[in-house]
Amino acid sequence: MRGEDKHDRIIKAAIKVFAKNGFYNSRVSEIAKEAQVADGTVYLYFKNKDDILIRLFEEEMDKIITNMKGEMDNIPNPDEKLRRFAVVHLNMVRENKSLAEVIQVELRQSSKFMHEYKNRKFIEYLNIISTIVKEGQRTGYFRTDIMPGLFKRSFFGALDELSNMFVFSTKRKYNVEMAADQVSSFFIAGLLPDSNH
Amino acid sequence: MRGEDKHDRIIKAAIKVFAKNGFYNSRVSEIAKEAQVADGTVYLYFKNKDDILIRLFEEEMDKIITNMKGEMDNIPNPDEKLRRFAVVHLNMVRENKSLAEVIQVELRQSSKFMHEYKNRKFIEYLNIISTIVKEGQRTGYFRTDIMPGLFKRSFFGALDELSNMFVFSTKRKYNVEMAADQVSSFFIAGLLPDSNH
Amino acid sequence: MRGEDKHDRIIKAAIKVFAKNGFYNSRVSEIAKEAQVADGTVYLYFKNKDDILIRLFEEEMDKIITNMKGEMDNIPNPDEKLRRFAVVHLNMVRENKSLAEVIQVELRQSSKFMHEYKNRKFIEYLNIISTIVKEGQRTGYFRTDIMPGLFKRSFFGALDELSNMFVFSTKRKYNVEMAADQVSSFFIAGLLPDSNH
Amino acid sequence: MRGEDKHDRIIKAAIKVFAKNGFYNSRVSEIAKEAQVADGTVYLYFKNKDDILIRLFEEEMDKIITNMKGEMDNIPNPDEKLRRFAVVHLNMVRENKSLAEVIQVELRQSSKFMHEYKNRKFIEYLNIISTIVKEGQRTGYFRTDIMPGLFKRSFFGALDELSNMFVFSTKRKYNVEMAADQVSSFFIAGLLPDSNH
DNA sequence: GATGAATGAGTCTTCATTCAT
DNA sequence: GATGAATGAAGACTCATTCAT
Repeated sequence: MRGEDKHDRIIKAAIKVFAKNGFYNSRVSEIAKEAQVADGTVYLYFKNKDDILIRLFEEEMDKIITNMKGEMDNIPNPDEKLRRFAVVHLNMVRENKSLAEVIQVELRQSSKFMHEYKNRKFIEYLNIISTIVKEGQRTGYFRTDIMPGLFKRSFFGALDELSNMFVFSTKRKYNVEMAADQVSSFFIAGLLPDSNH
Repeated sequence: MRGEDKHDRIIKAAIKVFAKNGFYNSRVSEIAKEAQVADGTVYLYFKNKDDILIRLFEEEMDKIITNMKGEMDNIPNPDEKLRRFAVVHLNMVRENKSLAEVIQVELRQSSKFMHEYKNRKFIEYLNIISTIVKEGQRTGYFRTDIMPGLFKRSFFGALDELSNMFVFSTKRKYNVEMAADQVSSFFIAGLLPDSNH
Repeated sequence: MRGEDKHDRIIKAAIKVFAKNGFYNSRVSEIAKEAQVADGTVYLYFKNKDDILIRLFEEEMDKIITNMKGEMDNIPNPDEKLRRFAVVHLNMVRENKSLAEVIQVELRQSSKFMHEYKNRKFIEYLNIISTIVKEGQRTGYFRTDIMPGLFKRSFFGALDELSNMFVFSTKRKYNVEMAADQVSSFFIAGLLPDSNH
Repeated sequence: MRGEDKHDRIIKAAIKVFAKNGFYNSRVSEIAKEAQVADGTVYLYFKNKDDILIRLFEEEMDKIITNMKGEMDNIPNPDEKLRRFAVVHLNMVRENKSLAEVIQVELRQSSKFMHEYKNRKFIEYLNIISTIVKEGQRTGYFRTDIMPGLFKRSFFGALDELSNMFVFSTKRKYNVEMAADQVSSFFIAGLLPDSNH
């Protein structure tokens, strides 16, 4: 830990502290303490408290997007890709609860200064979904009357709300694999051409 | 406006102010000004700033739940109920953008005092969905291998994420009716017994 | 209680409330509640919060002074008068703890606005003591090199500090009669011409 | 002044400000200004406004007690010790009017937080007196029917009330030496075995 | 680069006082 | 006279940020 880059130490500390207290109830001094640096040192690496949240989000989202795109690469069928997306997304949330909590909760809240930042990376992540749908539509695999822009939101929203369950609820009623399977089933059924609806 | 109950004036003002600035960037004095009462008057009706948010949420959710339950009463088919739920939910968001923003954004913050409050009313709202699903399963209308607890989260999550689009995005790419129709189609397809998945 | 004069009800309530919380930690509304009148009613009888304390002091001191002077009237010897003063003072404190606490504690504290008010009545009370001393000196009973102005302060101070013991300490180590006897003995010994010092 | 420890600067400033306005009419910001530090700096050294008063009292009383004990050390006779106690006490008051006023006036207020603090140090100071009396009684110098616990209160009370005169009254009718001499004479006369009473 | 003591702007909340009824 | 809802001025305290070392 000590030898690590101070920038990374602070980001890691911020994830922990923000997840525990929320952005507005977190103190820069607590992050500094958690990162084992002086209060002033935080300001050598970050412009201000907001900047910690923004850069935290951007850097972590980059990793997440890169990882998710890599996962998609080796899967041929678009329906399998969607199933895989769901599994990977929910597992990621389960394995990085603090980060997930910060991204889900804090970033929604800090609407004012977040709007622009949130969108760029967030939409890039969402577009992984719409790209799969468009690909499926192009190859005749999926119905073409489904609007990819609505689909990506709905699909992500469903996963995101399930994430909440995994992040906040203490009881473990559903396992991740099963949840991912059910939710992608709903959506794939809606995408396939011969489903009756 | 003047003749209105001060309690209601303050709640209305808080919705407006919280939606504009977020809870933590809102000043009690600004709420008071917007409600045309003195700062101290706020504290005759609410215990403190947190209490404004809590009571705002509880009271508005009560209205929303009552309204939604009323809407469901006259619809016989469970699939029609789900479609209607989607339409009513998205219309409500569109027509009460500020309230929607406060509920969506501020109430995600995980501060201690919110958790319990959020849950009670929020889960009551979610359970309107699972009740529909269970009813459909009981009457043989819906597949019985779908877990209502997962379904309600997924369905709500999809609607909630679409709401974000309507609340935050300025451009109006999709209309509410169409969005409600598409998203409920996905889920209904997943619920019907003879869909291939 | 109800039929009583509201002025008196408020004074009585103030004694109770000030004794419990201190002047600055007492609320006018609490006094009003204790007196079973509306908040605004207090201001029909008193100019403001300070005025309650001032008038409380003046009126109660008047009673105390009248009572003490009456007690002195029938006692021929100055040394007996001093002994009696001590007994009556300490008994009064014991029987009116709340009032004693307010006069001792709060009136010392509120120096700023109290100074002038305090003095008039307080000095009148002190002068009962110096009058006794002067009388004793005039009749050759007491030494004439004792300064009555110093004596009254010392004698009162000793009684006052003993009062603290009775007001604040819960344990009852000394009884009032004995304490009054000892303290007046000290001072009378000092006053008598043939004490060796 | 500037080079001094900030803690000490704040204590000194608080003595001045509290003496001038009383505790409840003093502003933390005024203390800060007087101490030439920022408002927030006060809170680096003291928990809150109450804490300033408590620590002020404890630290100054420590000095006073140490000083008084030192004064007593070189005096052989108990009656001389009492005389010296009176002189030193009254001189201390005269030379540190502000501190004396704060200790006398503010610490009488019976607020909850004060009680325990007041007692510990205050009783230690009082016990210097009773220790002298007990010593005099043990060596046969003083009468043994005098209760040291009552004596210390009476003696201190007399001095304390005289202090008030010196602190509050502007006119200088009596000088300190004479006052100390008279008041200790009263009490010593009461203590000596062959005084007639 | 690193530190952490110092800063002071900013806000929630209280409560004495008023005044329309 | 009596009420008590409403007022709004005032202040303790916090904490993001700076800067001398």
